[in-house]
Amino acid sequence: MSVTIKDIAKEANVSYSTVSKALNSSPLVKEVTKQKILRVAKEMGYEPNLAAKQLVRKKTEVVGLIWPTIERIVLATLVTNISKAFASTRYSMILSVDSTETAMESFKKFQVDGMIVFAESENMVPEENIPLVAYGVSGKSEVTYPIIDANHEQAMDTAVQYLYDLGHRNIAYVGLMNTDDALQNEKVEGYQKVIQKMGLTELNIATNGLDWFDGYLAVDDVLHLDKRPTAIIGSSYDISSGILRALQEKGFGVPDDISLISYDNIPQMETTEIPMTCIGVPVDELAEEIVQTIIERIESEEKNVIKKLNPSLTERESAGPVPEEDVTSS
Amino acid sequence: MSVTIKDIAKEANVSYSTVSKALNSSPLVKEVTKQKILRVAKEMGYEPNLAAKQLVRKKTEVVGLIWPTIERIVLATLVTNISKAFASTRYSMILSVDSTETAMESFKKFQVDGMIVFAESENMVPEENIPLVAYGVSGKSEVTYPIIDANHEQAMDTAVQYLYDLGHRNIAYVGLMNTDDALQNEKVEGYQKVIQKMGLTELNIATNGLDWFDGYLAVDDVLHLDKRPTAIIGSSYDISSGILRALQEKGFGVPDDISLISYDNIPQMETTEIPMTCIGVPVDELAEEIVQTIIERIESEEKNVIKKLNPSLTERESAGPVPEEDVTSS
DNA sequence: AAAATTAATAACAACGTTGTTATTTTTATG
DNA sequence: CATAAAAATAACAACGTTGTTATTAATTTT
Repeated sequence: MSVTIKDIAKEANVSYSTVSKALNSSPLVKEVTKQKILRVAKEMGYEPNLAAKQLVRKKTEVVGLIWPTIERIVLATLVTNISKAFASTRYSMILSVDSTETAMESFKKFQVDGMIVFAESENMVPEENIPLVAYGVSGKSEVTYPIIDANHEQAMDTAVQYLYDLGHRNIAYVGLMNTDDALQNEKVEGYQKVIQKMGLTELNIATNGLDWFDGYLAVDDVLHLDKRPTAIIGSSYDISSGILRALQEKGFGVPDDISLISYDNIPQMETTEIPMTCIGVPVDELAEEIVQTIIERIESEEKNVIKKLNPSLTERESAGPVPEEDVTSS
Repeated sequence: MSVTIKDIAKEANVSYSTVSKALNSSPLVKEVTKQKILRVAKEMGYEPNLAAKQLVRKKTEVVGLIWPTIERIVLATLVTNISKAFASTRYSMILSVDSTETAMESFKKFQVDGMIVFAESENMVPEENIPLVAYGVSGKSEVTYPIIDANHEQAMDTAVQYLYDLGHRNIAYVGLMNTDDALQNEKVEGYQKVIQKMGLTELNIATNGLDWFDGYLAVDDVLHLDKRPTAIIGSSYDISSGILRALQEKGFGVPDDISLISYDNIPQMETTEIPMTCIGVPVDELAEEIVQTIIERIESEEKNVIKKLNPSLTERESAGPVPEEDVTSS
């Protein structure tokens, strides 16, 4: 029983096609009648019928986000940010937590205008005719859709350089290694590349997983290293939080004794025990770029670019100059 | 350019209304023509147009799930399970991570048939005319929608009884206390009630939060208790995992020295360091109940019941008989 | 002030379904 | 074997929009 443009038309003494034009701000309708129609529409509590609109326009202005792995906090934050980013566009976003395949199928039914996928799900087959962008690793290059990726190598470069400038020479990396997780690999390799380039020594500490506790445990290994590092790069928010806690418990001041930089640039870094200096593409930028890209892809026949976003370093309190004693001893 | 029922009609030499009926298995169409139509439809790759269907039927067969706080793993698991539960119905589910208000508005635009809300968001105003069910605490009773809740008191009762039967007399509870989180409060109060009823001593250990680390830290307090407990009830998956780790690190065997039962009945309990005995409504049951309820609410004019689900105890390895020395010393 | 031009509005056919009513075909009945 | 009854199919009007074409009203132009 909801109010339709025909109801408005009757009330405002115009034809319903005029109402339609007025509601869409067509230049074909006189300003004064438009205003009247708008007023009546508001008074009657008009809500456009999406299904009808969709039926004739063949557009939904909805994009689907597929997020099959509800787990890591970074992704959760990214999802929230993407959702926020859509708010300022004329598109809406819906979310699915099904497998990529199932989700794509149901999004196709809904006739979404586009899809966003977290490319954790390898070798997925994009739905014919529905624009898609992926966020993730741009490894295998022969893709038919845009990929948004972070420049992990540059991130490591920036982080190490930053620590180097603070006087650090023994810089460890704590994270998952020798896995088939392409993202983690890019991080480690980025770290190793920079360290070599700068003539420093690699201090690789492999964790068992990506959780808080894996970082917490890794600190033991860090402290048993021949060269005790003066700085640590933690490979993710969770890992770094664990590292931070363990360091505190073992009586190391951060950053007075040991500096810590975390990968991932999310707001939560502000509220750890000691606000963490971090490196990575800020989530809000990332989110913005993702929604821009899918919208471009929907509205124009955009090419299939791989966009590498530049990370930035956010200075907080967990990283500082190398302590005096270490300067002399090294 | 997708294929419509009219295309099928032409191909199969019938009228399009017959096609419609055939596709909906109407008894009004002869079996053989129905089969032919179905075959042709399949051959042509027919996909029904949801918008058109929705326009005439005024139903979307979609329910929206509002999940404004992407954080706790239990909720994430619940969401996944709800999504799975919908798979075996004719309804689809879409998810929003916006604020309850925003999400409701956009779901209203999509004309979902129903909504599911996690009642973290207090005093929300349900959308007129759209069925809604909430999962959460049934505290204030004057609601106009069904609430699915777990019987927390009975959960504690079962857990304590189970430990009692194993010989435990000193049973501690570790969790958030004195907060305005109604759910947490129900848990503590449940615990305290049972303990009193059974003539045991309350051993309340308050944590600072609900994270892994809060459980980890709480173990210190547990061990400094006058009466060292032989069993602990952890208030959530994260808390209990932290407790488990801390106990191990401090050299306590689980369950040989100390037994542990965790609140929350999710599959992840199976894969902790030591598979955890846990208490709570199994997530899959919970999910099933939630989707049943919303569907009932959509399809019939159901009353606004508050459903309290019965928890069950899943026996694993973290809880066992009280150790010998404690039996004598108590 | 009539004709030509432009501006404003109205009419109406889509869009792809469903559901109701009208028509045709088949089967049963006397 | 006509005729009534039942079964199967076809026709067509919704549903609430948009966009195109037709009509009317208001301006210019001469």
